[in-house]
Amino acid sequence: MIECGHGCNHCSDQLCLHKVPIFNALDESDLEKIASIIIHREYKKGETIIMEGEKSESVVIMHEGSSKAYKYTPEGREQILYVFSEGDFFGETNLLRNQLATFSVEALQPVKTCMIMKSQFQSLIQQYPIMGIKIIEDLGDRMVRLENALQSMGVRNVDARISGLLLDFANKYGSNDKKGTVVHLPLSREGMANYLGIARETVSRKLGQLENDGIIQTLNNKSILIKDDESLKVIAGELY
Amino acid sequence: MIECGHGCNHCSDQLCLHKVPIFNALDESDLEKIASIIIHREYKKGETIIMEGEKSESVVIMHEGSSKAYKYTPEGREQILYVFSEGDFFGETNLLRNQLATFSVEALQPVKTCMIMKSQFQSLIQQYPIMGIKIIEDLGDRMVRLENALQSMGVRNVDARISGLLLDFANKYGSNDKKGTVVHLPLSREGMANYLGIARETVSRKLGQLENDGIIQTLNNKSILIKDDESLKVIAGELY
DNA sequence: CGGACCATTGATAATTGTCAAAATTCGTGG
DNA sequence: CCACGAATTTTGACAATTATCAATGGTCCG
Repeated sequence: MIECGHGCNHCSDQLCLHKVPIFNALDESDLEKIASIIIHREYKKGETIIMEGEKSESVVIMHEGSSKAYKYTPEGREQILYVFSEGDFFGETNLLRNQLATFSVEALQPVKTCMIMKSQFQSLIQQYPIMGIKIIEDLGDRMVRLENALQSMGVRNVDARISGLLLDFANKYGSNDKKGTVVHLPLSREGMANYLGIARETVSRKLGQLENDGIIQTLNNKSILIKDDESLKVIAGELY
Repeated sequence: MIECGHGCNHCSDQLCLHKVPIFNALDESDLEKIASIIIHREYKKGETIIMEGEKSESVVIMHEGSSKAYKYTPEGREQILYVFSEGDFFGETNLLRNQLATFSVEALQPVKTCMIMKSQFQSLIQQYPIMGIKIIEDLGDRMVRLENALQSMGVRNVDARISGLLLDFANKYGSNDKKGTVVHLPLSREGMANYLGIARETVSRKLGQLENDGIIQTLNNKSILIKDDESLKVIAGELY
């Protein structure tokens, strides 16, 4: 068991809570209370954590691993909305009304989650109004990201979007190296395509182009090396 | 002055508050307190209500008229994120941190707004935790709409997106008629194009096509008649 | 009535999607 | 550790769609 550094007897719970920014405002004794109402779950790669249309009665916190949130069209086309990783959470929308999940979430790797029932989450907020504000903050951040994503889809060309995605992944899943940044991609080519709203063949071609231009190098299907960060930012429209 | 039906002396304020669902949970005496901290503003068509990048220190409630929220790329391409109308509000994201506005808002018609300073909004939430939950609900709804919009951009073809937009507008701004639904468009062709992330010429062409097919009829630049609701829904992918 | 603004139409070019086939990678079990 | 089969990715050829540019036509308002 991993040492949590608090000498408590709820280490695994505490670890989970400490990873989530919305609980930062609370002190240890409050956290211990919350820890006791947490339910732990594990999922294998490819397993479904929640399913669009199902009743969603809990808030789920990512404790380990990463997952994708997506929707299907009736014709079977998948649109990925988010890639969640450690510390992210979902299910907090529609906290009062027990509505149906608006997207599905699937484990991209082995995943551990912590769950809190919505009913209990609500009383937490009544008890600690500051947590309500924290959640509003967090939702606000998510909205801003979503708004940016929408703008991206609307006005940026495909090259810019792919480059931007690589840079995002580099921030979240990259490690520096003397040759550049090694990025472990959480999504397959098809996943990236479904995230960007383009065909998977187009992803292949565009990545191939970036490789020809010496900007990136594919190490294997799951990782690439960013050799020329600057150029990538220029293509992404983040630098001039 | 319009009669508000409460025999109070803050009618115009009360009207404003009564239009906003998040205040539904409060009783009259609470509402009166809130009414006293509201600031009223009016804008002409084309005026900017908030500007992306400016400090955003208040929550703005639409009281009359409609407005568009949009972002510009450095190259000057506009992406419209929302069309706000009566009862909608914005600026509630980033309630704690006084961050910069992430989008601009411009009046599409003469607009009246009610503003509450963020600092005061925060203490409202501390005082009425239920309001925090209401806002979380509202943000959740907005997120769902945004997620749907993102999916739309990603996987639906242009015909489906235009048809879907017309149906949305019909819901919000349409009135039934024996010949069909007359829709008063809040956006120009260019506006619709910037909302859907396509060229304005494409909007013209697609609307022309719908007219040729007898599904709609353009009455003038600002209003259309939906003659065949069913077909429109089929094209939008909402019906089979 | 005139002028500014907005919308439509046409021709063409650029981009991306689609389908099919080949190549590569990955995981498993021997 | 290697080899095999399945899954994924890449590549090529072609078709479809939409953007762009330019010119024309229409509408609204003073």
